[in-house]
Amino acid sequence: MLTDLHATVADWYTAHARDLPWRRPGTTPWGVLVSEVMSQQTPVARVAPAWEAWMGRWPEPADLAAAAPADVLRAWDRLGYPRRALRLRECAEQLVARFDGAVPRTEEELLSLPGVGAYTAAAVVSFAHGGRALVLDTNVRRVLGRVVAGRALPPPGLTAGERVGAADLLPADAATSVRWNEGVMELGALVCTARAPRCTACPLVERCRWRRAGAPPATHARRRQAWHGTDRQARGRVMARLRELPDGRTLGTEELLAPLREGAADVAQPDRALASLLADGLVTEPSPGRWTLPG
DNA sequence: TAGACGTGGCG
DNA sequence: TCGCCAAGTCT
Repeated sequence: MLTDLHATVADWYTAHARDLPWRRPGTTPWGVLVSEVMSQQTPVARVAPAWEAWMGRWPEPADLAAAAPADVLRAWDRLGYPRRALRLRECAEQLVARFDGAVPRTEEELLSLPGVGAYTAAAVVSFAHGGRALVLDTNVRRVLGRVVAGRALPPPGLTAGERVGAADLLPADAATSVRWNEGVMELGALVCTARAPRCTACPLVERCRWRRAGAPPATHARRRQAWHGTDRQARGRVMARLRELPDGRTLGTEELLAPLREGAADVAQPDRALASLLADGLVTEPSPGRWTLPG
């Protein structure tokens, strides 16, 4: 029965949930939103200390909205995808301007905020407000894909079939749905992992269709993410240099790009990286040929 | 919708 | 060692 499945996962979560800082009593909806944005494509272990420092410095949306982008980018440090930091700050500005400094409760309103997509909107409704929402992240997709569909790994793109299947499993009661969302996500993060699933520790082994079929390997090839020698790597090196720069100081173009010249995929790559960072608002050129983080 | 977008740790 | 992968979003 579905009720039995929900209870099994909820009980497992109660016994095994990690003590993540944003799960502690007293965490505000803003704190939950910050944790969700930081956790987009970044391992939770690296997010936890950054989140504590961040919330200590900018405890309310209004605090972050008033911060200088340079400070925000330095505080983001090496969480990766620094555009998220800028979007989070813009999000804080909109919370102040449009929602009286509060985090909205509906998915539609949340989706209208920068840096908030389908997953994050659902997660905030569920984990920050206790509402009923379909949380479908990579963990949930993998767990349901294995248990229900018998697939080793979910397809590259979220399919309509997955959405319908997950929606059928979502408890009707709000409080129960929150426990289900938390539980399935945590199960995917700790037990039903992508590489070496710990099936012997899984509360769902008996009813896992993938496991019962002998845990067959993935069929489709995973899309490999290019990295070495890419523009993305070059952008990361530029940002790393600028983060180290003392406040108010600038770097000349050659001084900034020299470390990238050697080993660049092509001669234009360093300049291309810098230009794209400028276009993204991640760097500024306060005077011709001088560079720094956006004030 | 496929591709761009950081960073580091683990198997 | 090195490819895979991590609570996605945006265009």
